[in-house]
Amino acid sequence: MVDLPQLPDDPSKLAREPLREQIRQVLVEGLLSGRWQPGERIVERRVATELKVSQAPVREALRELEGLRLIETVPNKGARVRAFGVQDMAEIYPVRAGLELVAAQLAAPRLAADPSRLEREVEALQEATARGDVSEQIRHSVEFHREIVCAADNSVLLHTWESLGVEVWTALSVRWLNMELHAKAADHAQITRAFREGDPSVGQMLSDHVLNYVEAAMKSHGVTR
Amino acid sequence: MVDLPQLPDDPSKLAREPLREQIRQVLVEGLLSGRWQPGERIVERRVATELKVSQAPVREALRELEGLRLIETVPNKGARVRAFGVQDMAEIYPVRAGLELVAAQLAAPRLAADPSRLEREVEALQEATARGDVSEQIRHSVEFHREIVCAADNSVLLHTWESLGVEVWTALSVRWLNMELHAKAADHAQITRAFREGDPSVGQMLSDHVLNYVEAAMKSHGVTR
DNA sequence: GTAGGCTCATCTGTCGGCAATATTCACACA
DNA sequence: TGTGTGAATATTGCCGACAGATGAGCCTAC
Repeated sequence: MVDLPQLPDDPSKLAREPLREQIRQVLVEGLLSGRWQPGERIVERRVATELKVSQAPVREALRELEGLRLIETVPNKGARVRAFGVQDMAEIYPVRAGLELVAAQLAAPRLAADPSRLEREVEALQEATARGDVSEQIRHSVEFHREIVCAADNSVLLHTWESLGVEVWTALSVRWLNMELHAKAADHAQITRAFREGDPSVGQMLSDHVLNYVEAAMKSHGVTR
Repeated sequence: MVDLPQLPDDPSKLAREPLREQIRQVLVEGLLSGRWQPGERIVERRVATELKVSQAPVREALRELEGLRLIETVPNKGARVRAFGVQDMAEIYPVRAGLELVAAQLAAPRLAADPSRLEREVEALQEATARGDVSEQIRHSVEFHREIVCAADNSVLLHTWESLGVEVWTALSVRWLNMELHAKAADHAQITRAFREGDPSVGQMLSDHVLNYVEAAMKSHGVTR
């Protein structure tokens, strides 16, 4: 039994998150934690009962998850957890690489002038790696990339990049495919340096770095096709 | 007063489109036709009453439109038609260019082997241009690009590209910004030739072609910032 | 034994209503 | 005249219920 976070106890939060957001959060955590297995059906009304809410906000939350391709829905048949694997990575990462290549080009001037945010993330990632704190590694690794995309100052680019669900998929790939994030910290430092020095090949460097994630996943999991 | 397409008269269509799809279609057309002006509020219940449906499917349709960035929603305040302009084009097209660059690289072998679908679109575009049929020009112009993305055989790439709402935004840019699609047919023919001949620079060519749309929009509308 | 049809349980898609929230406007007050 | 206050209204967010679609199981005819 999963409960919604009890917000009523916290009247300080003036603008309470909409219910559907909380539900989406619960569902994502459920997927990450293996509460629902791949291929398993997610029944709207059952989730609703479980969370003591109505069907409507659950539906909306499910639609968002569909946008992230975490579930698949068939009209009149409902939603199932997607069975994802290396193949999904192989499809997602080239797209990410292409987007971040664009981002790097757009963001280069801004980041050359002020790479401090990147440096902060690199530092945090190194610390987390030293501590062996995996979830912090994921967080700062993703944040590093997000900083670059944000610095491109293109809301469509950011929106599109976000819609890939990078954080969730990274977590999934670590959990389900035993992907390792090992030596990524070094890459990040090198990329940051390239930005700082205005190296024109930084875009390609970043793109290659992203594609490397796939290689790592493929290698650690075995190429299944 | 706008009506939903009367499907009950057509029992041949076995799997009727979900209501929300029909509503989305009506809303998109309303936006394209100027039924709703930029900045104007879209009130869920008003639309619902008008289409003789309930609030629920309208909400879902609106969320999809939000994904296409055609409207903006603020929690507890509702949806407004986005006021879009050249600035939006300037943000969308670099992203599109980046995605299609990836698509071209992935699709190159397949399209070199069989460029017939591209050729068909080029032909249709030329015909439409000759006839001066603008909406057909838009359709085939967009289809040409979609064919390339499809040929990349990467569902995430296709999904991401689709989420940019290329067709709608192209139509909008023609309608609201008086963007011209003039000599695009020639570009398309050249790109097709490059694919057929396995020209390795086809990706860059396609990317430049897409970015050219922005140039055209900027020029025809005047740079507003 | 099996193909086709019927019944029934389950679940989605949709509905109309209610409570919570935002906005507007009138009005009192400084 | 400018400003805070509160009622009135408009609209979203959510709820509980129902109609129609889907799939499983059983039953019958061959």
